[in-house]
Amino acid sequence: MAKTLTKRAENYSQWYNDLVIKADLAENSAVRGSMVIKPYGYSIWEKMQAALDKMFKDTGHSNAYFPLFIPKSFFSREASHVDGFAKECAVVTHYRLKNDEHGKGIVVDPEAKLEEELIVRPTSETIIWNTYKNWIQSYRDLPILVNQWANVVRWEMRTRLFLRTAEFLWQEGHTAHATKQEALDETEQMINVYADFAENWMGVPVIKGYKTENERFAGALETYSIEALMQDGKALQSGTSHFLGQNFAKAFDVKFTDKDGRLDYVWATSWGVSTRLMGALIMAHSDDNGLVLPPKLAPIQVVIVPIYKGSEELEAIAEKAERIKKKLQDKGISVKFDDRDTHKPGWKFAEYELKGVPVRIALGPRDIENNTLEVARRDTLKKEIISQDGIEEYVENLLNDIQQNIFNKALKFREENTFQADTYEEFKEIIETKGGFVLAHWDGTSETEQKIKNETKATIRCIPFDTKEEEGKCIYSGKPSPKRVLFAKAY
RNA sequence: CGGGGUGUAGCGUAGCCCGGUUAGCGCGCCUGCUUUGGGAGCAGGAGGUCGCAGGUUCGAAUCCUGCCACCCCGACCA
Repeated sequence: MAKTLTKRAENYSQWYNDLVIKADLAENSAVRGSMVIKPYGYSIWEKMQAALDKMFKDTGHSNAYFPLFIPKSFFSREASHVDGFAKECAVVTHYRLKNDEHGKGIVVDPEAKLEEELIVRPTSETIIWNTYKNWIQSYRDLPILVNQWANVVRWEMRTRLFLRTAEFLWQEGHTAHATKQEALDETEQMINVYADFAENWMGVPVIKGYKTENERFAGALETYSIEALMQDGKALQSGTSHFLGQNFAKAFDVKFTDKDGRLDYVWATSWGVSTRLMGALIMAHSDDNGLVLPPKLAPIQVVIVPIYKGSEELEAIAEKAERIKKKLQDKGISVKFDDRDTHKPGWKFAEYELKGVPVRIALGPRDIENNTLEVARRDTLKKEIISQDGIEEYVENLLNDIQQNIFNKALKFREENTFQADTYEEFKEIIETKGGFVLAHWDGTSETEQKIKNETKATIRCIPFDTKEEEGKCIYSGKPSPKRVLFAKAY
């Protein structure tokens, strides 16, 4: 492990790769850019899944599952959708292997060529809308509010651990509605769910807004996103919710009869978040000692480390530790008592800091004598000696405090790294030297957006929902602009 | 697909230019003793197709040819 862990996000993979989450990049080129998430890392994902899943159910959605393979022909139905994904699809062409006649191992059996190639889903709109066609005839069949937890594959030319892996885990919601307004409301509701999750569970403040035409999802009329700022000053798109209009309904011929007996196409939305959120979590909060996890998503919220010489000392400490563990568990807190004798206390302290465990309790002979405990919090690294009496209330409050503090810290960072630029010179200066979010006027054209991107690498992350109307001039073209938009360099 | 770079033990690397002991070192691993309130110390030990295949040579990790893989930069992108 590198002795010096830097805050630069590019370096994060070097340590979580080895020590925390272990995303083993396979050596074989065929699975290049895939990831192996070790159990500890996966349990963070499971915590995220559980919280999100409940939020989806609370807003009336149900889970379902659709096939991994999509017939190639489905893809050509929606023109802009195929444009968006065609270049990054894995394709299945054969269904059988055989022993090579010349004894050179296993080869693809040329006899077993598929009549129609199958695409490994990069997203499921096409296969789901092909299915919805059979589910929808009347307004009584609507709305359909379905979510799917699945893996998808996008054959990116360049991958980056957690942020852009070739295969990733995600959820994708696909809803069908009788009216445009209802679909728009759903799109907005789900971006709000994502923002709520990011801020209140992950402790990551986000900005909600509209995507520009350039940055919109392939096939969407409107894309809303939540944008988070990482500690290195780059933005990360952390979740998206799309209003698909009637595009997919038309492409897959999904019509329904409304209350007045008229035939119309169904209105659609789709929305998703992925294991990219784990990248966001890591990059937003980690420090030089490793991960910093918000208590609500920490697989282990409290770890108890015994300090002892000899087995009889351990026995007394273990008994006390187990009692404290029980008390904390009764409060619904997840606790690990690490009584391994294969590692020393100092080693364990460092390990749990690396893993981001929010609270550590050290228990040694001194504490047995004085009825005390040493409690250390991960977010500030501060230690305190406190009484064993009332430990459960103390820890419960501490966990809430840490959850809040992590969010506040990230919010403060974002505020200190959000700037306004009124001239292009000023804009370039900020983007090049400081990074962060830059609010600036823009003339609303794709040409200008593209030119700014080419010249500075900064893109319009979103047009925030809540910025105030403000007459101004585009920093690039000087043309009039009604409000500021959010620029940043992004992952 | 273009431009650069790198492949030596589980991980990280030295050696390569200028060919010549048994391929060296750190971390990790194993054994023993001493340690245990912030990643322990000492002693001993195990672990190598030097990316692959050819070639040059008395002799190749080192030179030559071909291939393969990976990394970085660009285009692309959640």
